[in-house]
Amino acid sequence: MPKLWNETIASHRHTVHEAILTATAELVSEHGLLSVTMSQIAERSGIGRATLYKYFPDIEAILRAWHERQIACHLHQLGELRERGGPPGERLQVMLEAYARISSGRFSHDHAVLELAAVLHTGAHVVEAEQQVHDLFKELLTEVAEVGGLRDDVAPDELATYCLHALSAARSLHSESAVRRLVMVTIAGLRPAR
Amino acid sequence: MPKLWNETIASHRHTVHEAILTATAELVSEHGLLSVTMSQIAERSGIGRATLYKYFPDIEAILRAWHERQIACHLHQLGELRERGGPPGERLQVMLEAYARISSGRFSHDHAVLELAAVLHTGAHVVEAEQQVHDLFKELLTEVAEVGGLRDDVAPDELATYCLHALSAARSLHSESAVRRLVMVTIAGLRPAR
DNA sequence: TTTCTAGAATGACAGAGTGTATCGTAAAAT
DNA sequence: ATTTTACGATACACTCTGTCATTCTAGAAA
Repeated sequence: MPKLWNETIASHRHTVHEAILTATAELVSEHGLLSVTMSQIAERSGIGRATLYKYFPDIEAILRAWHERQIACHLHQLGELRERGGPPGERLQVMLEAYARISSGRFSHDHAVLELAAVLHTGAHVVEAEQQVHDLFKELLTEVAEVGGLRDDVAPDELATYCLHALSAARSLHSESAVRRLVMVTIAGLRPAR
Repeated sequence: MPKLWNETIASHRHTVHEAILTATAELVSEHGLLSVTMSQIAERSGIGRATLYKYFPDIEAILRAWHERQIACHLHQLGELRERGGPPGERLQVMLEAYARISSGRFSHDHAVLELAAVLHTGAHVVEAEQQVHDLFKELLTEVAEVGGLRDDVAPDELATYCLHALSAARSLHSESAVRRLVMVTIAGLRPAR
């Protein structure tokens, strides 16, 4: 029996859609990636197995959708910070700290599965999603460069790549202060050459 | 019929073992991670399916073994560089460039699956393997710190984590010169505060 | 209100993969 | 020569998969 039934069909489908993504994320973090099955996902989502196939063709598609939801969420968080004014140098620091915090993720599978998704033979589609985050950083770094706060011997594009990867180290750090030090070190790499 | 038969049993088992790992890596890079099956691996390895189970209990175990082989290979490469003398500062640069080159991996799945393995619900075992690489860097950084070539407001331990992640950005870069610039930027983050 | 219909949910089915157990054979070790 | 070991093959019960035809319901039309 379908437990979840909202007013309209559209909202119902949306609810089920979300439930599937959440259930999948839970199962992956509980039992690992390779042992997750469509059957388990259907059961945990509270729908019939056959119904699941009306929403997603296979597990890879589900993980892709989940990954996109995560990226969208991160972009939203980072985008809000971008609204706030202030000198580019300060905004850079705020942004880097925010991203580091996101990377360190409440439950560690956040970022892990995120990087993982890039391997799932997905190719272009996933890369495109992460490209948006990359571009956000690239634009901010360009602004910083314009006020002379950035080294000029490396393009903002490459520096953005450097930032994203360096900050992903936050996942391996276990204290709030360590993350702050990581951001400090990362920024030191961006400063103009002496 | 068993195609591969060497002199001794030990060497035979070793040959089969390697063949399994290689076949699995190929299949993963061809068809993605989730669609690889024990049946396919057995066929490509040239052994019977039941025989495969005498070597590995499941796909996850195979990927774990493959991951360990990769790490061992990387450690060997990095270890050789460590033998060579010279001032710690220079050795650091050589080491970082070597690791960046390893990360950028000839065929991209090298590093990708490497990170992926960390998510495969393997937990401690895989982390331990990567810890060795981390320790190698940590020791080298400690030496650099002793001659005053390192910032002293962040522990070598955390700086090693920073290095490994920052250099993993090499995978996203497409030119040799870009990788060199990445190493330069990464090192800039390690220098003593002005 | 009652009827109608698009589409949501489902059970059932055939095909594939899994893990294990057994057996006969051939090569290695003693 | 005899024992030990590893192999391939086969078979089994089980789970997972992908796709039917069918049933049921929400929301619109009469």
